[in-house]
Amino acid sequence: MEMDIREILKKNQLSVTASREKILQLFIDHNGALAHGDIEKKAGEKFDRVTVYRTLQTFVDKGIIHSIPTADNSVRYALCKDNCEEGHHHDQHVHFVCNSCNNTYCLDNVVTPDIRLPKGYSSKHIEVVVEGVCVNCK
Amino acid sequence: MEMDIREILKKNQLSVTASREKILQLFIDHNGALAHGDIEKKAGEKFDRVTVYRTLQTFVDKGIIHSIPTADNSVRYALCKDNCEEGHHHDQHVHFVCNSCNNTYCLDNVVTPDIRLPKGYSSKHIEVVVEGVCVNCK
DNA sequence: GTAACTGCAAAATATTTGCATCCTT
DNA sequence: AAGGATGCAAATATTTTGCAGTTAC
Repeated sequence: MEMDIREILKKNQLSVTASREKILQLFIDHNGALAHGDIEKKAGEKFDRVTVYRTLQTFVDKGIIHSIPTADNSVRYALCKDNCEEGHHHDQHVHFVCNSCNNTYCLDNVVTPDIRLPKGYSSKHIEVVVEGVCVNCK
Repeated sequence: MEMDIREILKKNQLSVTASREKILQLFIDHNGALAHGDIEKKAGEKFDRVTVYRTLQTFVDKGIIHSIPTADNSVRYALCKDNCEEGHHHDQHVHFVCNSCNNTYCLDNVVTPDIRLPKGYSSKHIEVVVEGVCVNCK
């Protein structure tokens, strides 16, 4: 899998560094979304907090990960699968937050529905976050 | 309108104070969502920052306002119209963020769609945020 | 070798808590 | 009068910035 990670970084014109490899690995290993704090912990106290901030920002800029809106104001990030596979940004899937295990998942197979807006409004992007109980907690 | 504001506060078993009246008035006057910082500014430097935090928290607890999830990690709040009118919490409307004027609106007439989830997932609440250009900016 | 990345320190910003005082009921 | 709300100070937490040293290419 290490090959893939380097590939992803190179494809996005990023130099391959230890922190980027490890943080990206965390996202690939973890089937769900990660908050900044999760990464600091999971990485085993290895990275400077600033490096994590900057790496996440870089990944978002390049479209490797995307941020997920949450009502409680915690920012979480998840892999952009489409991007990783095809190199351009699509993010038309539903996000799911489990009230039991508190994980956030990207439901890549659930496409965001069309929304009929009032006259005069035009839509560029639709974000859907479903809250409930996930398959592992039911 | 002042009567209404006092009514809302009393209905929620909150004592009527100057800051609560003014902050609630801001929400009623402003047809959109407000962030903590907006309130500090709009109120004309009148309230202690801590009071604003506590007032917002109180209003959320009572269901007078609700927080709106945003991807950029800014917390915004808007009136819960259903609550104000009927005293119980419904929040099944779509939120709209304008990329031009940067306002956030509650589209009270646009109901959140049903989402077909994968087997094993159950839904308790659905949040939809549409991003685009609003009727005032088109 | 050069440009880019990291880590430390520190600044700037945001949020929470304790407590004495003041206001609402 | 009593309980709750406010405002100030200060403690925490979060995020950003500058810069010198290090690493990738």
